[in-house]
Amino acid sequence: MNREIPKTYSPSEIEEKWYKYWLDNKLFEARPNIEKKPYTVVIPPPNITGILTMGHVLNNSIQDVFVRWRRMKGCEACWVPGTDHAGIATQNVVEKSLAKEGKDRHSLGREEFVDLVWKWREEYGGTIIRQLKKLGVSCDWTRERFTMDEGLSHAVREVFVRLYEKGLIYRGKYIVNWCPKDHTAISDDEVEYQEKNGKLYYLRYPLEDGSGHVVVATTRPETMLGDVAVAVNPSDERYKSLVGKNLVLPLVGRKMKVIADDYVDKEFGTGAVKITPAHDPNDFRIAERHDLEKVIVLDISGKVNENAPEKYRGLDRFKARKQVIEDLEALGFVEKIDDYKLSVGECYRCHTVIEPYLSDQWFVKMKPLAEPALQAVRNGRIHFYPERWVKTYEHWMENIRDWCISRQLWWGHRIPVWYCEKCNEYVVSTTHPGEPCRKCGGKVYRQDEDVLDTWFSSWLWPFSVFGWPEKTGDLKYFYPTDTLVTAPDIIFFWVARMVMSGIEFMGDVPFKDVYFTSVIRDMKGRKMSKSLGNSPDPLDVIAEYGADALRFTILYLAPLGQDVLFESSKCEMGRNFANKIWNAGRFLLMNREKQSVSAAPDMSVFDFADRWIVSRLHHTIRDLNAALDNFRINDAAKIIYDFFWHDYCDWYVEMVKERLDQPEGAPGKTVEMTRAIIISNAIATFEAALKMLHPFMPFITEEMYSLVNPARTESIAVTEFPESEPRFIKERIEVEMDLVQEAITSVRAMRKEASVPPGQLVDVVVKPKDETTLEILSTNEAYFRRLAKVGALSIGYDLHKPTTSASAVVRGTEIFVSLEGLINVEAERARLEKEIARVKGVIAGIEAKLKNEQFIQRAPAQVIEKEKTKIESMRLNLSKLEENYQSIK
RNA sequence: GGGCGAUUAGCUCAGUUGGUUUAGAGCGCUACAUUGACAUUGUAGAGGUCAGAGGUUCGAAUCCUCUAUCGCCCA
Repeated sequence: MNREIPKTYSPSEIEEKWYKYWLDNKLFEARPNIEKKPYTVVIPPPNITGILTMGHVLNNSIQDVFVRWRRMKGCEACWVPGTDHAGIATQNVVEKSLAKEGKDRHSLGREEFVDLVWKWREEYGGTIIRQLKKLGVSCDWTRERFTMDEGLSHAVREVFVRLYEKGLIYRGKYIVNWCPKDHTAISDDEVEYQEKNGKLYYLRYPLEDGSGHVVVATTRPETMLGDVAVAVNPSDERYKSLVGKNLVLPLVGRKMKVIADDYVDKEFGTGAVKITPAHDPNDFRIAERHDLEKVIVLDISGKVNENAPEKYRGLDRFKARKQVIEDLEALGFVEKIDDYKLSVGECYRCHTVIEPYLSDQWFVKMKPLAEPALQAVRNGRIHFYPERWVKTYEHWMENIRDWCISRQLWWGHRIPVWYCEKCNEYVVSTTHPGEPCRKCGGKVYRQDEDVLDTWFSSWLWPFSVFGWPEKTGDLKYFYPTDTLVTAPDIIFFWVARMVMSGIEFMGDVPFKDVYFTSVIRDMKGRKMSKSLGNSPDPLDVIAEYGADALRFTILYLAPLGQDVLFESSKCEMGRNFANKIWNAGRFLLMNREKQSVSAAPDMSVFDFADRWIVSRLHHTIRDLNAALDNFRINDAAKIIYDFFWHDYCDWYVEMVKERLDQPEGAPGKTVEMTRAIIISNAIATFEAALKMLHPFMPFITEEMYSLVNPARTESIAVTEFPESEPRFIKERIEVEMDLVQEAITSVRAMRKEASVPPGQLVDVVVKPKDETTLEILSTNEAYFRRLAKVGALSIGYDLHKPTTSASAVVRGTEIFVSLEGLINVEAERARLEKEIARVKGVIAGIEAKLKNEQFIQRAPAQVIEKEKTKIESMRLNLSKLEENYQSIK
């Protein structure tokens, strides 16, 4: 059967087969188990409207590495998946499809619309989850949650009520960031600022008494329709005499006062500021201080409303801007218009320009929640990787502003506040108030029309997924979670708020370590985005290269804290690696098949190569664990890649080939038995390497593991992760192997330099530096001959350089390649000259150091000793090189 | 305006606390090799004054300062 193993690895059927197997066998399901340590991860819930992006691929591959690694290390690993209801985004999607039928949500009514959204969610909301499974992630799908599930909704209501009762939630009329397209308020953090070229308009506001005018500067002249005052700085000499005087607002005719307020910047514009309290947050604050009227002149769509003169009503704010300027100019009220760079706030969802807008909203008082959350990171209960994000976190926490949590949407958690129809008194309660109004005894209530910010449910995710506010066993066992893996752009939206809610409601931090992922960009360094069309579809990439290849490549490319430039062709790296593993396995299986007997691994027939590869293996396990412990995922990927490809395939497998060709068995064993053991030993290391690699490339490792273990009873996913045993790590053997490898490489290089045909054997003479070298090279003679394609090999102190030969010095040992009839004298001379120059350079460098008295005095003795040893061996090399150079002629 | 990060081979990036011979990898490039795991391969090789300037140090890609370019966050 093994002969049927194809030469190239084809991932698609294999991936499907094993994912099904894992789920059927419930390998990823976690339940509280006091025998084991829990390891918990909650997925950053993707939006139900979303499709899988490269960002998700990176993020979830990283989580899967941690989760699979911990599972194999004996933890009860629990990875909770789920999705987020994404208020604005989802409502937008459904409204758009309604619009195609010529309908809108208002014609349907709230209840019907919300039903429709639920239906939409049933049908399309699981897309990203299905896509995620293609990646091979080991989530416990029985625990899949949705932020609008009944349980999670209950948590949301509970939190609202608790915060309200604690005085941390309040309602009020404030300026919020209003999106005229989505018809909702959004939080400060949801506004994105863009630098834009705009204009600064200087407008003349005449004094009522006809004695002149005041010039104000503004970037949004249409808001003048809602002006109620002009403010100047009280210390501004230019305007002192005007304070208290009346102005007449052009176009509108409203009389308004010149007021004095410290907020006004004397340097900006003319030093006089028009005040529009209903449409600017700073003006609002000034209006509060001076008890000014607040005139709202725009409607929820950003069109001028009935509070403005008739002429402008119904005009969109930007059309109104044009019209207002045109009219003011005609009347001579425009002093000048300058070009001006300004930063414009846009809605992070739809990129509509945000309108500061006065409206009734609910807010969370953040300061009291921020304090302990700040401490948790400062005192190390939570670690950030990379650590520098701590600064960003601190800055935000220290300057925290209250959180506007109400949204004028229909899709979301309805605010748990009930108003008495009769007297408008309100009750905050998780359920409909059963009792009559405490103020008027009225019995009819209506619930607040608004819903809560989506993040108001996401911030509870680490405990709401485990059943909070119920005191469940899951919650007790799995909370706090261990590692959060997320993109840095939601550090405020999500990470910071989870820390606050965790401490507030659970009395403990929600996670211990936060891994901030890289940002995936295209090869030009641009962020991947739908509109640029520069984001490869991960499903296409998986179809072309395989999920393992994609996972491995992205993990290999994404260093902690650095952006990653990606294009799908980079996945060739991962694909080639998968193919390499496939073929290494293929080699082992084919050779096992060839043997007439079977045998278990047996250390008694270990030779130098076995001891070396086992040492390298345990070395690698140690390094890999250390890298993962330190959240250095791409280091970990490199470590396993180098071991597998270079140590195992390039050297060890080649040595195994030589041993399988040996005509004699080990002492007391038949040749057949010896060969079977050699293969078994090679397979044992291969298996350990597969286990190490499994968290990165789950599919191919499972497949290979099953092929080398036909009688297997368990998945590699639940085998024990290899332990690094110090007794197997032998530095001495590794150094000795380095010498063998260098000797082989030097012969290969000399052959190449002399253009010896690859298949032709050459005779080699070795003059070892010392007894150890002699022994090492003798022990490994067979390997040396095979891997360097050597015919006659002589090793000894008293040997002479063959008359026509190339030479090299490896750590003081001279190696001569006999090139009778082959040598290119000029090439050999040039090669040696180059090497001599290099070694001379090194010697000169060290000499300079050793001559430097400061160095001798101040450098540690160790370092000096090292340099002395180094120069000694370099001088030895040099003398031999020169001698050989002289003898070329 | 404030903060953070980046700048190392043609390209994309490693380089942990300053001292493994004169800086590594992948891709690309050059040459050679296809009956025995693998051309999604092997072997060998070319290629870098570590953005620039100054400083600290016996010693700097690594620490400090400034400059330049690019990116991100906040105001």
